[in-house]
Amino acid sequence: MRISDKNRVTHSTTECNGKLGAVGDALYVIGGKWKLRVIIALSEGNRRFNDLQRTVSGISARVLSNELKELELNGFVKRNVYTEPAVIIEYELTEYSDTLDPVLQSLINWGEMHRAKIKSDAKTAILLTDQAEIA
Amino acid sequence: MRISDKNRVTHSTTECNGKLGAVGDALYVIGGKWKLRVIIALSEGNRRFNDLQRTVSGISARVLSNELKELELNGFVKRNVYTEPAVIIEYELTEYSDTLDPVLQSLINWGEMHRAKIKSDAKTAILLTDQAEIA
DNA sequence: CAGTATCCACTAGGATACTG
DNA sequence: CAGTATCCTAGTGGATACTG
Repeated sequence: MRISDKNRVTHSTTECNGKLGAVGDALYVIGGKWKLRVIIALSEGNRRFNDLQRTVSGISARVLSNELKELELNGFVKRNVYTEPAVIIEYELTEYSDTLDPVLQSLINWGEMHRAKIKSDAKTAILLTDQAEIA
Repeated sequence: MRISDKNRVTHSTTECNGKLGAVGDALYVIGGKWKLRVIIALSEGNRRFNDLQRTVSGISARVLSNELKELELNGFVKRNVYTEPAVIIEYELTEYSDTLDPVLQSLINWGEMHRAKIKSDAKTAILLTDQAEIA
């Protein structure tokens, strides 16, 4: 079953004709905890399995394996097996994955901005704790 | 616990100083199945609880309730209670949520593009089935 | 209308161990 | 190195019913 006729029923107004359907389609393939992180790791030059696992910290081998397969299925990643000097397996991003650049970039920008904002926010418990330590 | 010192340990190279950390921070607050959809629904003018539930098709009252609370906690949504003509509860996006616009827009654009690509892809089983019907 | 309460099913994903 | 196999738990979130 593909995504196509999934959003065609029961919606009253603004649903199908637009944004909600589009983000639904997007999240369907790049949503979840790891997909974008793996893509970023690949874009930073990590191509071997264990490299990736080290770079995307916290991901288990099982999960990384699954993610790579899904990313391959969806056309973002290509798996290459070289045998020439020795057997080497490398993953690389496809050109199609480049279409995600605006998404990635805006997400990265926003994440940095948000982190900065959180840190400079004076209202959380952190400052209270600090003052308690001072006292 | 806030996001701050979550990404400070065990990473070797490109992790902390950049993109992976940033998307991590971003996904931490806007990741998941519903957050962005609820924000979009709100941006389209749906402000009452049941409106939202109807617009974001598939979401249950319980989940919508939780999502709204989290969005409020993270500063994206404000909950207003009016009592003047009658008791009316409305949700509205904050200005901070506007900072998500680039993310939303790129995601929407990509989703539309991706859907179009999937539909025009000749290689899936769909066309085979169609041909079987023709034969 | 705007939720809350309960119960329950599913599954993403962590831990650990193992293999070619 | 590049995974696979198993097992198992925590959390997401659907269904349904109920409340002020």
